[in-house]
Amino acid sequence: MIDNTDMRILNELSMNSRLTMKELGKKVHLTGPAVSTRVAKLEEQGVIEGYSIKVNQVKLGYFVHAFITIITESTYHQPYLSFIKMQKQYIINNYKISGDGCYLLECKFPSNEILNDFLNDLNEHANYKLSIIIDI
Amino acid sequence: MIDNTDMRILNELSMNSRLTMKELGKKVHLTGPAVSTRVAKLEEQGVIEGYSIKVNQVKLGYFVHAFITIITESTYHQPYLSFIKMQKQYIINNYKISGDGCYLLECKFPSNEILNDFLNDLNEHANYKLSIIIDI
DNA sequence: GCATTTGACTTTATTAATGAAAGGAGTTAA
DNA sequence: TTAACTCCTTTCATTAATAAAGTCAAATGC
Repeated sequence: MIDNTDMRILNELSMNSRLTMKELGKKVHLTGPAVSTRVAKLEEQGVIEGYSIKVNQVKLGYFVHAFITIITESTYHQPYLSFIKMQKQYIINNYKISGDGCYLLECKFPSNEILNDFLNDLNEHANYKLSIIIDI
Repeated sequence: MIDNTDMRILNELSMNSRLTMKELGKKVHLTGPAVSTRVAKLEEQGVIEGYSIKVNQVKLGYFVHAFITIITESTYHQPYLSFIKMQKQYIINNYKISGDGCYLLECKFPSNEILNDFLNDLNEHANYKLSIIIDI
């Protein structure tokens, strides 16, 4: 179903999703229309879920990038889930996990002060373990 | 420097980075050329770091998505770093962290068997704690 | 206070890409 | 052998991108 050419298309689009079909075609040795129908198929199949940009969060004023392992005291997760719904601006991802904790929360903050405020509020709904990202 | 219109542009492109400049312009109430120069500036400033796609890893045969907290025994991280360089196909991100562990490794695997093999090999270079993602 | 500069935009015109349609080559199956 | 199918290329009409020129308003300087 998905052949090598498709994999190369996915690779190229991962690196630059704004390539024209002509440029993309050149990279995988196909014409524009040929690669265009392949991309359309990958979209229909749901292999390509969407097109996005990588934003430099530091340049937007988010200097702290953190992962927070969430340990809810009770089996009732709703208060925590409601809380993070209200804190959307700081949340990148909230993964439900098995292992150490219930959730793994990826977030960004403008400063340690705001992170601190966030943690204080979070602590009313769950316990946590904090990991701050130093480098990628 | 970055005004409200720029934020809206970033938002729109985050949701769909393949919008034409004309379409994008319509969404933020500008003409194509106007929005095009704004996007070019955001690129020059490094706010937009790149254009990418969201790939459905399950449809590519990667059924297991995991975060692995890495605890290296020694201060000498090189063996671990060399190891993951060889395992690129499974690695999504390797974050250097402060907190619980030295690194937080985000990865994907076709099956638990392959994850198991990976962990066995990993164990020669570092200790770990495994968190498997159940849901986003 | 007025002229000038600057920056951000629109309009226009040229160039380039997209997308639809037709046609060809290779493969499979009756 | 022929028919049907898939995947591709070529061609062409439509649409978008891009460069250049012009407009306007706000800021700057004399």
